[in-house]
Amino acid sequence: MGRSPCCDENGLKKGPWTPEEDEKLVQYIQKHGHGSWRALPKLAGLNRCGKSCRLRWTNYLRPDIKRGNFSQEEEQTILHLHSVLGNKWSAIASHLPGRTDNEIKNFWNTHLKKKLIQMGFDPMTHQPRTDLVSTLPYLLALVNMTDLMDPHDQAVKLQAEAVQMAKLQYLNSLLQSTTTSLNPTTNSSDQNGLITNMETINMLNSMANLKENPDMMNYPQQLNNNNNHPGSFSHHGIATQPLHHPNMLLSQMSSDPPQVPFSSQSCLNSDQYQGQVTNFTMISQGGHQHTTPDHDESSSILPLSMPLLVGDATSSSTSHGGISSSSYWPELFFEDSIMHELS
DNA sequence: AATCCCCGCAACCGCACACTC
DNA sequence: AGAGTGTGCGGTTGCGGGGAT
Repeated sequence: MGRSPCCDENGLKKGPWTPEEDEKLVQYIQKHGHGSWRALPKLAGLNRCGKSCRLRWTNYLRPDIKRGNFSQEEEQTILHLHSVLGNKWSAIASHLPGRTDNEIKNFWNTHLKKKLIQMGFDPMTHQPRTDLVSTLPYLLALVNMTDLMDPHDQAVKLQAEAVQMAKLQYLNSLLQSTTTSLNPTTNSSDQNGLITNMETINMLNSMANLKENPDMMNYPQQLNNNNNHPGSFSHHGIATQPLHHPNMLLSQMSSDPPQVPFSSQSCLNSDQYQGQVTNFTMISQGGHQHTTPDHDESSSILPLSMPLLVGDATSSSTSHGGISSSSYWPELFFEDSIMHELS
């Protein structure tokens, strides 16, 4: 069959619209309605194809278009609808008055998708990514953070726990993926070029330090004690919750400032921070998931999902003793090569 | 001040589907 | 039934602005 594109006809203008063209289009539609889009350009005195006119009208000139930044509520709506509908932009747009599918699509591609990826979520499935590459950025962020923090701060203690778990997780993954021996004299990169054997040794050393500081292992009991989620388990008295729980995801995505207290100065002053450690999904080497009542560091079970501390979306801005909205997101610590891999 | 680079967004493109003749 | 048309949708492109160097 085959059908020539509507804009193939010679002489039809393409590209950005001028104010004069906009004016013509608006005036014509206000007077006559759009009717047949194919016929409209001639009738309106425009040297454009009908398709171009329709797009210009629906995405830009329509009087009920809402312009400007997306609100947090809109952002949450998009996230939720996308998790249900996928890339059905027009369907999503129908739930957001004044927003066009094109606008939502652009917002998704330029903001929300990146946010999800950087948080370790698969933007298509809205589930945590369990591959090593996706979890590494968080590990690096956590390691960088706790190096700067007051070790007596409650939130920092929690963070330290997450870091140690993350280190262990990363080590396990690394040891699984690399075929090189742990020889500190070689200091060679692993197959991904992301870490050296010397770094591995350093990590092991820092974990040994943790065991020499049992104070770091005393955690508050007032944390979320809901252990009903599938896949949850208690670790050292800390109730856990799957990171991909929808409410948690939305909470993490929408809150500004972020719930993770990456501002070291703010954390030093914080005595009210209440957070929760997300779950450590235990995946055996055979790929089977486990709900583990307690974490056994010596077991062959590999923790492959990413631990994170998250706060309450609504109270985080006030309960951190003045945590600023310029708190750091983890990507500040990311290696370029990792970001390239993630994108 | 000039140039480069990145990012966001408007617009384009191709495809699919419904409908008409 | 099949060709042609109109419209909508989702993916992609490329321009322009702004920040970095």
